[in-house]
Amino acid sequence: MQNSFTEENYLKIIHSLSGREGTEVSTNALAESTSTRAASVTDMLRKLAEKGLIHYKKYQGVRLTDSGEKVAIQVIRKHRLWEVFLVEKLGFGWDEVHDIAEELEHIPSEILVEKLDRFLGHPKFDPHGDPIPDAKGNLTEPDYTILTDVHIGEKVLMMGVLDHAPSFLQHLDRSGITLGAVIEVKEINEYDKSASVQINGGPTLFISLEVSKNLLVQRR
Amino acid sequence: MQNSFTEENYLKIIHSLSGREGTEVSTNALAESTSTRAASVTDMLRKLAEKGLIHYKKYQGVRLTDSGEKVAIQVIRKHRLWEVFLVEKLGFGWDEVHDIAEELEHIPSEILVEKLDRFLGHPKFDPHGDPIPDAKGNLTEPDYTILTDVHIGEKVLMMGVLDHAPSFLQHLDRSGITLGAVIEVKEINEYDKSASVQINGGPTLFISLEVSKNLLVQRR
DNA sequence: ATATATTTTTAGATAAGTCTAAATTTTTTA
DNA sequence: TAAAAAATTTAGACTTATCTAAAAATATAT
Ligand SMILES: [Mn+2]
Ligand SMILES: [Mn+2]
Ligand SMILES: [Mn+2]
Ligand SMILES: [Mn+2]
Repeated sequence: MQNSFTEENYLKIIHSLSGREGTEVSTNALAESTSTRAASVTDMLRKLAEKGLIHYKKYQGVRLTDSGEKVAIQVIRKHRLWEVFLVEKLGFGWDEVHDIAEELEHIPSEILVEKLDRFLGHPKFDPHGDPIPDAKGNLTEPDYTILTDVHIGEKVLMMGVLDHAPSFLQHLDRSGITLGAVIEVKEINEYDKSASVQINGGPTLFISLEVSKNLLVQRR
Repeated sequence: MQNSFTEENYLKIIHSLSGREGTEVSTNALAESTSTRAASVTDMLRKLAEKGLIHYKKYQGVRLTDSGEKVAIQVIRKHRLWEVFLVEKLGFGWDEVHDIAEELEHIPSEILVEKLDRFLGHPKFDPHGDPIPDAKGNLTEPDYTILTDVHIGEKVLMMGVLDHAPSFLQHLDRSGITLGAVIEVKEINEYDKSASVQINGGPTLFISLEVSKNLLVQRR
């Protein structure tokens, strides 16, 4: 039996909310993320448990089963590959592709994904710096640092974002902060944790804590 | 308001069944084509009429309105562009792409279609020789000849197929009959209308009436 | 022209995914 | 540890797209 769009979206969200350690996800958290009501989530959880995709005990929160994890990762793989296609081949901006990929990720067909992957040259990361699971379902999250943890004087590489909202990505575009940019922290203001950073050895700019909190970087 | 997958499929099928002259389509014909029951079709027709997408009077069959025609043609445009993508860029065979395109055609986003069209170089025909409507919704059906109407001695160009079934397309592959091939009719058997044809000035082969009936060609 | 056959529509159900309101369970606080 | 608050589940309802069975309309045949 096939999984519906809705079921796939739930699995993907459970995967994302339960994080690296696979901790329990609450009904309310899912209601929030899926923009539905808690009662609707409960109904869906019963169904997913029925299908063996999640571990679910009433009032105890949920975790993915191995089978559910597999489905979630395949959906994530498709989402990220399509995003690469949209940006690299069709010329979309990284701020424009999320919603379209949200639909494309549900197109069934193993062969399609594999051919797309080959066509794109087996990319390892999507346009937002997120890792793309391989065909076997191996997904290794690189351990990046959040910019707020970087000290004055350090030079780091911009590797990804935590917030994927178009408005945030457009803000980064306007600031010249793109994937691969070299960021040197020049100054951190004690009062509001805003910072002065130099981008690619060029212009220096102020960024708020809100921005720093959402930038993933790598020390070199 | 958006149209659902189901609504789009109905509109596309009505377009196809009502042909060039836009003749009325019967409930039963739609039930057949959509693999549903007549009662379900009636329900959907009421809804489509409600939305102003079809002209519908009880017991009288249906036609697309201008608005419905526009939607149908956009879906057809997307279907055929995605088929070009799958064959030209991903390396699928022409016999493998229909079902996948049947899903991709419902992905919403004007911009996506236009960028895809540009990426593909504004193709005029899909892998089966069917014309691709332009961005404004202009769809001109070229008037091809069916191979059964070609006389002995004539040399024609293979331009398209009427049957899109994978089994038929695979049969053509095995026979070396591809789009653009030159077909010379050498002999027609009176008894069963089977024919001997020479492909690209090379091998001669026998084809049944069943095959001839589904080949669209152009006189030169 | 009337009876018969075919086509189409209506009536009443079902499953998926959602909702609100009420009941229940768990957690927190005093 | 008992009361209050928060989280979760249940009950009952709605919408979409489908179904079967029965009724109504149209077409065909004697
Ligand atoms: Mn999605
Ligand atoms: Mn992404
Ligand atoms: Mn379709
Ligand atoms: Mn086609």
